Amino acid sequence: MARNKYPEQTIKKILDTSLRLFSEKGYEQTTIQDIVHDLGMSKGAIYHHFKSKEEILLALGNHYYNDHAMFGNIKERDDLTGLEKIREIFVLQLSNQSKADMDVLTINIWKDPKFFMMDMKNNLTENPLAIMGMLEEGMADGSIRKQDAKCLAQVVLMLVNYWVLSPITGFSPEDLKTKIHYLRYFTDAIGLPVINDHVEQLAFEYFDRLAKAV
Amino acid sequence: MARNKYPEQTIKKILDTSLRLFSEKGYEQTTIQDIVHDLGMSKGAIYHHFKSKEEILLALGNHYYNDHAMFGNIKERDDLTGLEKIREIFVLQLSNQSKADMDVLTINIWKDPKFFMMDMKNNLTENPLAIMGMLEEGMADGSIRKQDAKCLAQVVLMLVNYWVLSPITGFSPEDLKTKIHYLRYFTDAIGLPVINDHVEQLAFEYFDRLAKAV
DNA sequence: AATATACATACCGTCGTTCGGTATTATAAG
DNA sequence: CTTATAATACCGAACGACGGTATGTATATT
Repeated sequence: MARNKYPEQTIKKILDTSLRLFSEKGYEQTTIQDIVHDLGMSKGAIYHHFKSKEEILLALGNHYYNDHAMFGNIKERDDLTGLEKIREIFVLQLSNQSKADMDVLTINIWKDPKFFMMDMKNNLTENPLAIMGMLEEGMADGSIRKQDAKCLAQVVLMLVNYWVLSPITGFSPEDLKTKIHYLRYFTDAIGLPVINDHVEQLAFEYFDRLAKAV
Repeated sequence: MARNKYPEQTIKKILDTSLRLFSEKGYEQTTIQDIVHDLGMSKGAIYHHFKSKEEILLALGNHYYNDHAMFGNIKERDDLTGLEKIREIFVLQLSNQSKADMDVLTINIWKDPKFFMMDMKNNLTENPLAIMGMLEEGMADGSIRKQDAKCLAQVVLMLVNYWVLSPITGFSPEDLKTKIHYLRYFTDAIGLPVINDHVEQLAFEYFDRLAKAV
């Protein structure tokens, strides 16, 4: 056995195993040997497909990021105001059960400093672009108060991903509920009332699932 | 030469050298050998005072955090409303020239994932406690709109330290001005109007100094 | 048949950490 | 004020783990 007909399967196995181990023991605490051992393959296999350990982490990050391309279809719908489109993204993210299950399994990888910072970079640079268009639509159709769209996008993404769902402070259910409630106050105040009773309810349910897993 | 009479000087030298090297080359890229060489001492010296490389980083983090104890005197002043006390902290931070110079020299250490995450932990757990009292005062005396004080503290610290002064996106002057202006917009909107013309002006000057250094 | 690909294996260099040793200072009993 | 004892500050050689590489080999592609 020296050459596989379907190397993509090998790549996927490497990524899956790495993600699991990184999440279980942390990125730095996971050695290439650990991955190799768990994988039942050799170092050569890994270093043939990835040029470094860090590149595996980057690949995992991109994998996550590609999820976000899921917004695509919402953008085009013309039965929704800009605000409603943003709200729909919240609903989608909060009710996507399979994604939630995945999140629960890999929750600890977000605690890794390198992964955390990489993700934060995405949420400050590329991800805002994905929702800026909808924000501007909302400002044009009057559903969102006029303001700097890029700033608004960055601030919201930041608060949702690193304050509410903070890998740093953890996920106690009461804490999460307080935060979502405050986020509602906050977004209402700045003229982006995305969080209504329905979204808040979905968030509560999502948080309960999350908290149970930690 | 085997035993020094004043080991604190050695500790200080280790910390100073480490901070400089970490900031110049990054934490991971700086080896203990590098520090030892720059220090003109031995590995034994370092490992006598610190039990690991990471503990040096932690010590540097705590050093920074202790700066924040500077708030102390503002808290006690009874000639200021709660809001004015918070504003005074902004003014103090923005006009402290020696601190600004230090910040410029060590700006790159904030780009290190480990240091970044450690600092963020402080700003989500301990640092909010330091300003919560003043926020609550402000809510009592009517200078700040009533809301969850802890949430408000966390959100403001987070946005100021990691969105406006983001080690991730960098420090272009125009960007910073846009952000400060937006920060003013939403702090006004949520009922914490800390940023007036004076603070905004100070921020601009601070940013120009910062941008020149990068 | 020739070449590129997909792995395996043995090995290397670096770096954080350890550990035995030594010189100096602090402590305290005589 | 000695002098014995202990604790501290530091040295530097060596270790061990780990990320990465070089070389080899079998299979798939062309």
